[in-house]
Amino acid sequence: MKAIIDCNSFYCSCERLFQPALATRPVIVLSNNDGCIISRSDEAKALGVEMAGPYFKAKPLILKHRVVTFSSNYNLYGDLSWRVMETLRTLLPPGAVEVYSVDECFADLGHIPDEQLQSFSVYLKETVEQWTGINVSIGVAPTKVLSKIANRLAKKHKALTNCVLVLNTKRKIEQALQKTAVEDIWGVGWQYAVKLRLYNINNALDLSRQNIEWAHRVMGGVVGVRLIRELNGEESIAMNEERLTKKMIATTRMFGTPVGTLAEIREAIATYTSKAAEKLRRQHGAASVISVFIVPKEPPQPGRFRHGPSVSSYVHLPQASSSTNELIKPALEITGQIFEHGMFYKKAGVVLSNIVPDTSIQGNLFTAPEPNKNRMLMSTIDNVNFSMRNDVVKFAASGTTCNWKMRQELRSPRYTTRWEEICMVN
DNA sequence: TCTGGGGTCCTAGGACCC
DNA sequence: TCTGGGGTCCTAGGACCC
Repeated sequence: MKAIIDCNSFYCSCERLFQPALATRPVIVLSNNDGCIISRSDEAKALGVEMAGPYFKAKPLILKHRVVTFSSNYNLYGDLSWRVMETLRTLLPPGAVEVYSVDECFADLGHIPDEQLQSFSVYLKETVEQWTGINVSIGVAPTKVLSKIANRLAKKHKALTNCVLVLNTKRKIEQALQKTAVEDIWGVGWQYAVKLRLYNINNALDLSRQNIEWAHRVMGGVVGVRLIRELNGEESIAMNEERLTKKMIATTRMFGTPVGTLAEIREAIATYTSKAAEKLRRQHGAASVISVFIVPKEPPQPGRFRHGPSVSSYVHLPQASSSTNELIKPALEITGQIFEHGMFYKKAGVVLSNIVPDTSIQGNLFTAPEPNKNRMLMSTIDNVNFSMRNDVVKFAASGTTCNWKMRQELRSPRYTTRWEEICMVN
């Protein structure tokens, strides 16, 4: 059996942990640039504040009900996420936990006898809550897709389930499938949902009864086939090894206000390249492809919001690298090529890909002195920036004015990762 | 005025090979 | 000049996830 363990309103829970007075107040957390709403407490949901909705649109409602609002504080969430995952790793056999996102993980419960699944899940939940202060919901079922369905229902009917739901009989599974609309199935997005509704497939039970050939034809080949199998209790999405290295690393941001000069865009790109390279070195990787994109600002369109097309280009480096200075140079060259004078831009990003392990970090004795000098310089900079303050040491190309920096007006202190911001008890 | 950031996997189609 | 049937590898773009 597979479990999915998911933190309830994760970002909001993190904020409440250090401000217990907010426990019963409606709380929301905003995306970068204070653009849209990415986490809501139950109280905020009940008021009708919409997930992923733009902040400015929800603002009247937020002010009216005095919804407590935070900018996102990823240092805090990242650290608390790590605590939750470590707790689960302690309670489960080695390799049984697969971290899926910042606020959820899958767990293999193959070692737990069927009749103990419920009590063991409750034990997991209570221990995590006691050790970390973060509330979680747990769904248990034969496959990952079914456990996601269980988890969703556990959360939806809190009073009934106390946030734990085990689907271990055919009857329970069928009932759960019937209660799950197609668009609420993990793996069915907006576009497939529309399509399925056209075929008069309205809930997960309907979908589970479609045949494999049909799924292959209509639902994106093997993706659809796997989904149908999983809904029928046949494991088709395996537990994965803990992924330690990413295949691509991106740093992209909206600008605080639109930017119209090449100098400013170059500063932003240099800064994002530094950040991306830092992430790359953290996983001991080196990248041989770097791409840069910028997104022009457009007049607002009626109808559904979407970003306009981006302008991008990329280069293959002669040799994979993780040195900021080696990556900034081509990044700025690309920037110069794609930038158009007279245009204003609202967003930019840097993506590193073709990532390979950076073996030269270890094999220092026999590598050429030049790259090695860079590695040492880089790890010195990383150490200084990590132990003191972000960006104490940075490359000149990153600039010092930073008019393009994102808005983040309501961020809480980084209680658990900065000494200067540690929680004070009076 | 103001709508996030960071990922993964899959497919189709082109280029190239024998 | 005409002409087959595979196969691999790569890339761009789509769809989805949280």
